[in-house]
Amino acid sequence: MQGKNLSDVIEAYLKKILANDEKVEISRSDIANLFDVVPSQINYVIKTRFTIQNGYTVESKRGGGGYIRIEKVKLLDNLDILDTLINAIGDSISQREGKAVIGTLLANELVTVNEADLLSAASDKQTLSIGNKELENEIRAKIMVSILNHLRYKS
Amino acid sequence: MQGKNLSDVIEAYLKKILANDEKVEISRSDIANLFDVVPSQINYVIKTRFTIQNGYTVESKRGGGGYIRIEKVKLLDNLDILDTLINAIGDSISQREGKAVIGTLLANELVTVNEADLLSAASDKQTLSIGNKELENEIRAKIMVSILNHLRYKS
DNA sequence: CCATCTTTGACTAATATTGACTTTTATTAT
DNA sequence: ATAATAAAAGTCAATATTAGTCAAAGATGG
Repeated sequence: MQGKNLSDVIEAYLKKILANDEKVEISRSDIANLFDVVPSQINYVIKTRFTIQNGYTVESKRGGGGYIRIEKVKLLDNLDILDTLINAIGDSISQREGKAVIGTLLANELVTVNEADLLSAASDKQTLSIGNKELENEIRAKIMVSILNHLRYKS
Repeated sequence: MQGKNLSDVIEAYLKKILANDEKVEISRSDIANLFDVVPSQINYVIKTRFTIQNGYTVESKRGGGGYIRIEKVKLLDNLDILDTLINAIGDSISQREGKAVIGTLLANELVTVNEADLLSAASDKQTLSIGNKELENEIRAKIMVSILNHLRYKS
């Protein structure tokens, strides 16, 4: 049913590798060739699906022997995770990024599935719809930071 | 006479699939073509016939490889309590009243203590502070209604 | 006739794909 | 060593591909 678009397919390919290994190092042009897309689409995939909100860091090097390395963030403890996410949120966050944050919370077992659902509902675009996107993103950021701070005292 | 109009036909088509499968994923334009209607009629069908009150949730994605996914969910008991609360909230609610709603949810065991705490954090006066009391109350109402609707079913 | 439901389409928004141009780094030639 | 060249990856904006919104027009039933 899914995987109709190539960005999703490339995402899945990389995440499959990352399910086994801590990190993956690729050649941008090789991956682009493998999936028959232009090289810059790899940047698009990374930028939209391997952000710090998603729990990944990315390094790269240009020139001969260049690479892109994607790594699952290795955080020491829950407080470390919360600090990182709060920092990444800043004072404005889109719904997409918000979902990524919730996914990371879930992956690190900082919230239950039910709690994650409630957060999704609270920060959903439909929910916060007030006809001003920037304000919506700011309110979403406030809600998420508030909740993340709250999680400090719980776990 | 039912099944006379196209919206009913499309509804029946989708529900027939959902009788066998837990969810159905469609391309809006494909379905529109199939029944020879404009794409936005699919939105109309979904909005009028696949609501959460009827036991369906809907997700979608735009862009290349976009889709609309309709999922059948298991509705829980206590729906009348939720309806009552949603009605009471309306489209604006103060923090004080919000706390009362959360208290009711807790008393009826519709949420756990932790979940209630998250809701409090999300709808806190400080969290939603944007310098416009009425707008804050409206946003709080939207958040709470959205969450109450999520409590209708089990993930 | 009136109220409600359905159908339509113009406009909007989100996401994906592409390619021209830039920047960085390594390698090779002088 | 320095300069030229090659070999990567990065940026950004244009275009393509979906779905969403909203209100007007049309149909239907009481």
